[in-house]
Amino acid sequence: MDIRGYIERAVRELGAEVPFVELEVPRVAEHGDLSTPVAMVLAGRLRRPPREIAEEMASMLRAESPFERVDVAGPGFINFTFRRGFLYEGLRNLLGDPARCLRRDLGGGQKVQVEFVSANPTGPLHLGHGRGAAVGAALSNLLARAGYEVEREFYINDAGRQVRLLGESIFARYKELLGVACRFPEEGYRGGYVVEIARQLLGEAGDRFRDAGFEGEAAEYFVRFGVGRMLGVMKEDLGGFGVEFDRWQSEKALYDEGLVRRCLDELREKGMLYEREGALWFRATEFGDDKDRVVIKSDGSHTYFASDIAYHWYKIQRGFDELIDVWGADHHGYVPRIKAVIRALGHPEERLSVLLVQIVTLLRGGKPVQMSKRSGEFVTLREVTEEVGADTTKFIFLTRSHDSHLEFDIETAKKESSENPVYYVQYAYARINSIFRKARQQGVEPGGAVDLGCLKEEAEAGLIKKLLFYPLMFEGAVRAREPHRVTFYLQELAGLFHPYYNTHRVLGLDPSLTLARLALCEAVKRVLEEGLSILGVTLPERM
RNA sequence: GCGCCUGUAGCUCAGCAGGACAGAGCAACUGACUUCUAAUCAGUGGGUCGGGGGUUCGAAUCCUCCCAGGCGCGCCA
Repeated sequence: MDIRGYIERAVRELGAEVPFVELEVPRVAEHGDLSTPVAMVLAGRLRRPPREIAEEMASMLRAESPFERVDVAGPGFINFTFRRGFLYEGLRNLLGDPARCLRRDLGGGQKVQVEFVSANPTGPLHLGHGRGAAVGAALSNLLARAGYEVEREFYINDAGRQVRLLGESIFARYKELLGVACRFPEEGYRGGYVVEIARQLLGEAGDRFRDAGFEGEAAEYFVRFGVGRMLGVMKEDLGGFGVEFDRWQSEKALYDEGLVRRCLDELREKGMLYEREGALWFRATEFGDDKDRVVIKSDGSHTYFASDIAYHWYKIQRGFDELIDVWGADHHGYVPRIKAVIRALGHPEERLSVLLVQIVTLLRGGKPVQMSKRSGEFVTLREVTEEVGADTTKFIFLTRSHDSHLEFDIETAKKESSENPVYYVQYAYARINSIFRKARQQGVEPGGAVDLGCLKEEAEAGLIKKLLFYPLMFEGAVRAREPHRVTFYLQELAGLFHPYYNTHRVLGLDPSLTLARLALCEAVKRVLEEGLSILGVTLPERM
């Protein structure tokens, strides 16, 4: 359906132009199936009364085939009511080629990289990482269905102080296991997993580091071993959560392969670095940041920012048209400086967008769960996945806008499991499958020459319209980079299907009616599949 | 002190590029399982959209001030 096209044509015939024809599904049935306020937008531009414009457009649009009625109402809304035949045609198209009907090429093959999670490999993933994972993965899926070529990347902070501290913590535990006295590093990681890694290391390396200090080869070994293990754990946890990446970029590799050096050289040549007080600074203030930033400290070591500059430089070199960084909102202060980098490198800052995912407050039975990474007391993503389930957890994350603070109560998420929204949607899918199983048992073969005209019920028209409006939601979600809109749509669709299921039978009716209803069920199933797969939520054949 | 995010029903949250009478789920209360799965359905009640100004034909949405909560403001990562 291209209702928007008809309206745009009418706008052009008025000799006007509008950046975007807004379409909305009216809340009230009397306002038709679809509505546009475009005449009111045009009123200002054309200096004419909105209702007059609306009337003129309506009379043009009435000639178009999809519409049963085109009415002007209120201050200048144009309300459309579809012909049944238009709905049937749309349903038929949807069944004929679901992917073509449900996906839209909005990206035109542009290359987009979505970087998300990127947690320090110094401890297990916590629930906040899970939110980033759910959002990043869903956004990637969404864009991939919108004609973007998407790469999902995890950036590994395996250089610098934090991983060194991890190695040192493992080192201390290793010595303890060998019964050798060793001071535990002041800011070391005290979680039990560190002891576990030390035990594994002992199994592999034996006691050959018994008398070593934490330096040179020993330090390197402990760090590499620890990072390797932590990465393994994180990959496992993400796998258990149902999130996969296309690529893992090591920060250390950026140094080892000389990318940091080359990038800094380039900035230096452009005059964007300067020395002061023994350190090397980036002129961030010239690109909108409020302070200049150190890239090489006076002790000669690089800041985290140095490799981050190189990382983004490298991303752009790899040919991405757009970069999306999904960050925890606690890093928001970092946005201006990384945007400054993009501009300093000679690119429009829109090339990078940073999606800030707000903090998750973890509750158990209404009480906040204290978390501290240092002490090692925190609830991990793995624990929540096991206790609550990946589908429920993802669905909760994706039922909120990414920038809204989120309270996640483990008890509630579990307790409500039987009435959890995710099951509501999945159950609709399972019920449809059940119908098809039953149909096969009865020897009813779906498909073939179906007379969709048998679908005369209001509930059926409502369902078909909802299906045909999927692209409207989809385009909005892509444009706004908001996967949670998909979640809400799916709940609404399931909310139409369940009552329909309860009041209308599918099987055992007049054969042509049964076939038509099976076709409708098939279409609902396809859309549920499409939507849930964007969210990364599984599709149960039965429940 | 400065900056960013948030404030909508008892609770958790939507509200799509400013549009028509503000929505959903949960919780509460009434009802519906010999019929394709009751993880469902039908119904009832529930709101000064934090507050004040402003822009507009029209504001939960944009601007501004104030209040409340969260998060940031390192030669840490």
